Amino acid sequence: MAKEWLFTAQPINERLCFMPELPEVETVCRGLAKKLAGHKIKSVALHRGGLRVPFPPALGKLANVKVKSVSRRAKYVLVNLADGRTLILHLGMSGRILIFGKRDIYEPSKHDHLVLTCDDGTRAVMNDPRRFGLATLAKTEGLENHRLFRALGPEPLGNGFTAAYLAEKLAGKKAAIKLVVMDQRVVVGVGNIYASEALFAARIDPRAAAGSLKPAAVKRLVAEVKAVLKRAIAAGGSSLRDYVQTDGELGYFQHRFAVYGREGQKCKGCACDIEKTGGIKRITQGGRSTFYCPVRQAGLG
DNA sequence: AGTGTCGCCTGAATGC
DNA sequence: TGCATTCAGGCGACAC
Repeated sequence: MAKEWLFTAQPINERLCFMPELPEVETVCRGLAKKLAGHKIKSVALHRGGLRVPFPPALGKLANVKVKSVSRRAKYVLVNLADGRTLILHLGMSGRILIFGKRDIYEPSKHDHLVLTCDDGTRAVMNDPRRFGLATLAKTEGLENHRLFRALGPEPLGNGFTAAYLAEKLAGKKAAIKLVVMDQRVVVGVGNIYASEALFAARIDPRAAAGSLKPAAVKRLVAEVKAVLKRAIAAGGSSLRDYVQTDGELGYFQHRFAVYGREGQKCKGCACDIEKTGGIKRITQGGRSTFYCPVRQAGLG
């Protein structure tokens, strides 16, 4: 059994990197579930004092606890333990998880911060160069009221994320729709990449004031957020299998991006003349790159 | 309250 | 060659 990345950030082009958003976290959760669910944690080794927040002392003392299940809330991985606690992981921008089988030799590499060892010898290693990630422990009961979760909006793929809900959240808002759709209090899991992709698919100008969107546009946006995330989850699952086979570079999902990281190029399905239009535009919103097609996404709302 | 900006952090790329 | 600068961004803190 070869060692296996559940997810690793990788370059999209010379400037941009593929960051973990909801689909990538979902892929990590499914991979972790396969490796950990039903197994007992033998030990957790911590290689530093913490990431974005300090590691709680109890985290390093985790031992002889069975993993009941692995689930996801927003971009958080939840490792639910049989003793009523949950190990909460967040990958931040550069976080990744590497699995070592019982026959693999684990040699710590730079930025390995947390190493979880199971009783069957499997190891799950959390590696995060920029250390914007997080690992902590909390009681499973009432987790939804934990400070990390209590302000979060609905899951985008759940029944709570509807056009009626989003329309209500957008009403009266002057902020650009791109920023609002990335606001985790409005809807969770949508980061910089999928915000651009969903707005492109819904043909909405990312600069449009959120409150200016017509009902039809809000409806399209909800549908496309769901569709873009679902496609990415499906692609993550398949490339994970490919990767396990080859142990080479992950092909992953970036070649499927319609606009993200593709400044100056033609957007997917675009018939316009990029000599005239300049192709996909890159602008900065809230300090982050937004990519959009000025033709297809023209007209506010 | 809503909105905008900054800082955390490293690695890769670029500039002198 | 090498050192400094710039850029990427999830999220919390902070200012207005």
